[in-house]
Amino acid sequence: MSKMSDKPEISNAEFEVLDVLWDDHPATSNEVIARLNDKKDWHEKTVKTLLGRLVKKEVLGFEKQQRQYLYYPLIAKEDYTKKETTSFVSRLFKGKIAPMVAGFANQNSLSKQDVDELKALIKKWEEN
Amino acid sequence: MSKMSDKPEISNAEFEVLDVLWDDHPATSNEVIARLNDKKDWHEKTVKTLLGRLVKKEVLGFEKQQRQYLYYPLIAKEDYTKKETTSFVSRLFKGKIAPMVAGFANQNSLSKQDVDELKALIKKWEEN
DNA sequence: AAACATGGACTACAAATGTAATCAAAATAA
DNA sequence: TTATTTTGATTACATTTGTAGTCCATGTTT
Repeated sequence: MSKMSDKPEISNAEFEVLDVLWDDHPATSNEVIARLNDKKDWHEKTVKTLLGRLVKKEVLGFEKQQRQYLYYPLIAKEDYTKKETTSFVSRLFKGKIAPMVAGFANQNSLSKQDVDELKALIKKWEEN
Repeated sequence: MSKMSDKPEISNAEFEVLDVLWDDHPATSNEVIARLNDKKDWHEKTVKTLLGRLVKKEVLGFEKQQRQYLYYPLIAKEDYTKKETTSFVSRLFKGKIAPMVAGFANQNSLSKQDVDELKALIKKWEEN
């Protein structure tokens, strides 16, 4: 009974690195470091460690470009976010989406556009 | 410049313990252990460690009942979930709620009741 | 060619986390 | 009252995570 690719645990710091690669890939470590520089104040070595860990976890792949590596995600952001969302809603809201939306709207204010987008979603679901 | 109660980091295991106390409190460690037994396969000592860590983090309080402690949450589940939701949506969906709902619905199927609840929410927002 | 710079691999190390075991004081049982 | 049990406090220990530093081979500069 093999464990059917159990979800790789991606830490918070690792996520930041993965996220810039989702934005645009492939990219060398230096490109990743440069793009992270805007948001995070991490040492170059730190980012390289995180890239290495993500490769080991099989979250990133790479191909050699002469001496450098070109990194790219092995999992789609869509897939990742869907699974994370499902487990988040399950843990905190017993799997019910409406209470989570209610809580969010209570904490943050929704723009008219947000509301319109939700209405559009509902409409789509209803017309099967 | 005090740090205005920086969000206590609650680990996954700790969350499970906290969650049974949100369900019903106050409770002795043994009650917590018993109720957790349904879902988790944790050693009694493990649960006690987690209770202790939550107390140290000021997430739980307790009052002595003779020799035992009666534990209770110091933070409301509502508050916790709202903050977690906000940071979750912010990290994974750039703060936009609709894409998260869309992804969730794509992964799970919504019941008519879920949809109705969402519609009710929207209606409430619209009528100011 | 010699010296230097650069990039990934490997090593480091403290704090957090998961998961208990041991200790000591108090309550209970024999 | 003495032995035993129970409960929280303290200690343990491997793994993960955050955050780099060091090594070594290769590429680049004089």
